[in-house]
Amino acid sequence: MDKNFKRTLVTCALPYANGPVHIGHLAGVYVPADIYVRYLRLRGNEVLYVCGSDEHGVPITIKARQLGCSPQDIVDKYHNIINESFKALGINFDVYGRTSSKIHAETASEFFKRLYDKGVFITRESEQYYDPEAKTFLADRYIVGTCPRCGSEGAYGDQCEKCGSTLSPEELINPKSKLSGAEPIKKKTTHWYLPLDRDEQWLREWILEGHKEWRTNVYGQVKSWLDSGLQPRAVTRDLDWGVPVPVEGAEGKVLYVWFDAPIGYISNTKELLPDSWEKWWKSPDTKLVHFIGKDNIVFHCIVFPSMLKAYGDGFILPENVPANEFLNLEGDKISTSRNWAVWAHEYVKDFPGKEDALRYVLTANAPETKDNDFSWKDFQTRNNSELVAVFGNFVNRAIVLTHKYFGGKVPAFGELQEVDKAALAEIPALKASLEKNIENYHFREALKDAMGIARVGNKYISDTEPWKVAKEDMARTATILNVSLQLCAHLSVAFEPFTPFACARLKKMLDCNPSWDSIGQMGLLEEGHQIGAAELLFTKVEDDQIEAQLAKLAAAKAEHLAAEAAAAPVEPQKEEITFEQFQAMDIRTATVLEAEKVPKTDKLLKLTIDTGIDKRTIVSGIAQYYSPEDMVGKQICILANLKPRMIKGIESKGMILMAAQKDGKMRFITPQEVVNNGSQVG
RNA sequence: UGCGGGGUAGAGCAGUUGGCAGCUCGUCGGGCUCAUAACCCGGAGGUCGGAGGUUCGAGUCCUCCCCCCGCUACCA
Repeated sequence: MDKNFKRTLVTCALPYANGPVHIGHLAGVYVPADIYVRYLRLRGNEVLYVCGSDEHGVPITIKARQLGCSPQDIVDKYHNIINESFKALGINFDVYGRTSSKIHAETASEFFKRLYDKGVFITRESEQYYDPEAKTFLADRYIVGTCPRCGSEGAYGDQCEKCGSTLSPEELINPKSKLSGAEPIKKKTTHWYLPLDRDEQWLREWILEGHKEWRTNVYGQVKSWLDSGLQPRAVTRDLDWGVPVPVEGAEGKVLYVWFDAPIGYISNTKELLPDSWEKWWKSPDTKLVHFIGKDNIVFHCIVFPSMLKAYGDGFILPENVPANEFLNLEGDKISTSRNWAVWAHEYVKDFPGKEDALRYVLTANAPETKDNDFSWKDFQTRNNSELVAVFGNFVNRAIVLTHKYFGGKVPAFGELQEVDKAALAEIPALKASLEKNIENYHFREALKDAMGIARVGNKYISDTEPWKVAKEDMARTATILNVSLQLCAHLSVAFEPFTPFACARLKKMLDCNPSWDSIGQMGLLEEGHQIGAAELLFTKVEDDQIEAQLAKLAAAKAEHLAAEAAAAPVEPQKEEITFEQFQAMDIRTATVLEAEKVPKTDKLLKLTIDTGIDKRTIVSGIAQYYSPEDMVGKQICILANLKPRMIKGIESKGMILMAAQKDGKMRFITPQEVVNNGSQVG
């Protein structure tokens, strides 16, 4: 910021090509980056805007295996969909490359080789799980089995999602490969590691001392990593999809995607500018800015800088890494696998001509400081009562009145009155604030500043009432409309970074193309200049469109639940038992008298129940499915003679009988009609 | 478990070095009628997650606790 940079290199996180991009990606990375780039260009800065598809990594190979096609088929498909949806939304990178390209393979390979030759890496041998049928090593995530803690099926090698325990693959009971179903075996393998621990000192100085202005979420995350001590990080993998490790004896190994992907920024630059790319990467007067989501912070602030530093040769480090938090959708986490998302390519089909509306809403509600929620209702309201009612309507008022009174010719302005001067005087302050906010990556606030100009305009027209003045004083009416049209011209530039499509139309309507610096000035439109017919800049979003989108989401959710239920196997029948063994179980009906959450637990409810025999306490892990209020008064079935057990310091005498659904949800068993408490079940 | 971010009006968010709690939407009332039932003015609405503490003064600084999200190094 203080430094005198001559040019800016903006990168956006490379979208992973195993699915389309959704509004979370757009709000977190691409829309803010696009605003930033458009702004810098309007100000006359030299900018390079780089992105591309990240096409390597295990998930793509898994998806290919599932669909019975090649990984290349997958990435070809999504690379195109992603690329098209960016273009449709006005996000026009200078280059949108891909990590499966030849130039990337060469660049990444050369990068690795140089670090290898410099002796940067260390090697480590370790034992890893290997799928003998699929003939591939398995990430922890791709080993499933029975959770040793809660006993539920389908726990992953790193975590059980049912009980939340963190696991290691060794602990799983009956571990199976998710790919082939085979039992994984352990196999020795050697990998190269980037010894990040060596880099702590300079990373500390560079970021913790030198970049205190970085966003708190970024700075805090980096500090946390540095304070807890960095460890060497593997940069290779045993896989057949990716950039081969360019070293003898490394057959069957590829660069780890996190080593591979950020180099994609460089190879994509090379692809566009084979001769002059170095100016963008190795010149200290280039300002490098990475736009990413919060999940990428460590890679862009620690790993990639460490790689660049190790490579040497003048590679610059990022000047800022504005990472956003996450966007939720209708209160739930966005999820590609659950199809809980608004997909960019579907949006542009469903809302043709409303690209700006999405850009606007995602900026106005951007998750800059914390996770935010996108709801269709909010989308509609912001579009209709902000974009349409404030910005669109002001422009329409000014242009319609100009046509009505002056035949569409910009009227002459006479002496400016106080009200005119006061309105115009507000613009430079808004412009300055807008500039400061964009330069500090506060796009939400910057958008408010731009909208402020339209608010000034609406108030100005309402205060001066040209439709009344026109009855007696056309000269004054001319001045009012001249000022109003100048404000429209200001808007056509100030909103350009946010709503480029509407601004292009507005400029066409006004037949002008003002510079950024002219925002706030008079005389952008000369007297007598002919403007085009009024055309609506934005149109309303109707209720039925919103309902259709909500229905689409509901359908996606239902479909996913059905698919999940169908996929989950029914537990096989247990071993045979005798009638006596069955009779040993004392199962009875009971009624819940009181229920409360057990403090400091997520899942436990403490229930006081009437068993017909006595009143007793049972602690049950059902808090995720039932609230205490739901439980009181309910009749349930219990196993009464289960050996009492202390749970969280409370003695639990018995067990509530629950049916576990395939999706993991628990439902308790209730008699069809209310019966006496203590009735035996059998 | 540890670490990072967050919790401010019905919704979404600002709040810089401690100094009268603000903005947009919604809502209520009024005005206007050029404009896409739009715009303009005014009102109501907040124990700033909770409890302590420092201070003349705390949303802001300190301590403890609760809740949401992320990371915890092989989920890109």
